[in-house]
Amino acid sequence: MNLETKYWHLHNHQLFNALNSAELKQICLITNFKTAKKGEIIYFSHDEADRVYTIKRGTIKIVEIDDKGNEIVKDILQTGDLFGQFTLVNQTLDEYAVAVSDYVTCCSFKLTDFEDVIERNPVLALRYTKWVGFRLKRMENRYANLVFKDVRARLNSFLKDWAVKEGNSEKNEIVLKNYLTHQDIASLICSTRQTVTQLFNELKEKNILDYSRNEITIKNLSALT
Amino acid sequence: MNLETKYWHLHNHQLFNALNSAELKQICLITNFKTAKKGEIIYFSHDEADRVYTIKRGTIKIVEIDDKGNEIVKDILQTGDLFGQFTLVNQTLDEYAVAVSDYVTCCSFKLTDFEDVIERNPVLALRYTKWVGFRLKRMENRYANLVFKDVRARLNSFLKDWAVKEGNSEKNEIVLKNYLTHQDIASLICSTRQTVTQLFNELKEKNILDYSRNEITIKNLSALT
DNA sequence: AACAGGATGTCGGCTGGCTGACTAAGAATA
DNA sequence: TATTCTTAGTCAGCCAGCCGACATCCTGTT
Repeated sequence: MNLETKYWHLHNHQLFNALNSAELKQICLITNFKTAKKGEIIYFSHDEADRVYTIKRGTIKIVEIDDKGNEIVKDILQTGDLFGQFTLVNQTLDEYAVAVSDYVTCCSFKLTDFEDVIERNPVLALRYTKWVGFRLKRMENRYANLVFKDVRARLNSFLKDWAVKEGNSEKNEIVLKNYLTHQDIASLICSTRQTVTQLFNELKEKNILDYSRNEITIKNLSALT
Repeated sequence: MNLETKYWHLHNHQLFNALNSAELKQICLITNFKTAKKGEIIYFSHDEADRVYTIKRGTIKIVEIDDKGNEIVKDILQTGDLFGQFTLVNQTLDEYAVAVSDYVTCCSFKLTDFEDVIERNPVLALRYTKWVGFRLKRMENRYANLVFKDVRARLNSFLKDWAVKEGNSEKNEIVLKNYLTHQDIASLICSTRQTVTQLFNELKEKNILDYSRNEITIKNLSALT
């Protein structure tokens, strides 16, 4: 892969498009690529505690494991998102990243290299800080959701967010390409597979949505209060 | 209040001690002071969506309110901590800050001024980013706690953290000056007053701790696994 | 000392949603 | 086309911990 290919990808990145050509090149030089097929593990916090990843193409899920080996899906991330040690803090939870779309391409920087680049580019620094701040806000929201809402409400708001983020409108319906199992969704909204299945069927009966293994069609978005 | 007094405070701050005298002075000029007694509200996200606060002295709690008016204590913060719009992101949750120690002194910056300072000080920028990253990690931890652990375990780990952070060892015991009600604690660990009271009494019976209205004495820290 | 308002203590009833267990239906491998 | 694996569907049983209700205890105030 030549430099131009990398260049293009970062050039259009929400964070890195602040940089001029020379600066972009500097980043490119420290970039490291990786690809994965669906289901493959891209990253293990345990092994690679010193890298920041950015997603060039595809969708991944971040899974966290606690001491007793329980797992939760912590996040679903897509093109442009960062993961790994992006907080620049050296304490690492036990987590890993799995490709959930067919093909995923990521590139990564060493933490120290990345910090150098940030330190030399105040505009990037500020943007980056805001970006981390945004992730914090998102996490705070999820926390508040978990505290204030019951499972039904959490599923509804999850579906709503998903629809807004990447739904393709067809007629009055919103179609979502579904790469998540009920198990995944359950884990994201912090519930169980059975409960999610049950609620999905309830929504189907109420004619609010339809779903198959690989597509979810939302017929009545506003009913998902 | 003269400049020297402000200067000293920031000079010893975990974040701002990176700056040289001239830079510190710049920050001081944009600083704005505020004091509050126990129970007084220091900050309302609704009114002051454009300021970052730092705690000069004392302890505060951050309370979040959802659409239905439910409240949770989101955080307890102390000297040196930041609150308000510290994520630099303009979306604001409904939250407010209340003094819980007898006297609290805070100072604040306008968001835009603060951003200017950051942009001109790459070292500060990087530190600040890490600091926000650290807050994110902390939030992620709380989330994981809520998902993986039951109320008892959450209370135990809350007490343990508290003890480690600000316990005064006396003999084999750790004494905590308690400025929180059972209600506050319940809200922090995401439970109810009654349950917290019950668990506290359980711990007392097991001789793991003792408590009164304004002091908690932990007799057996290792039992709070 | 009396009072008020908040913080604790205690208890029984109730329920959201988890658990386990088993079946059915798609997808993938061969 | 048979076999195997993963995902989805369904249901009865169960329980942590929430909820309401009320009693009691502190602490600061008058």
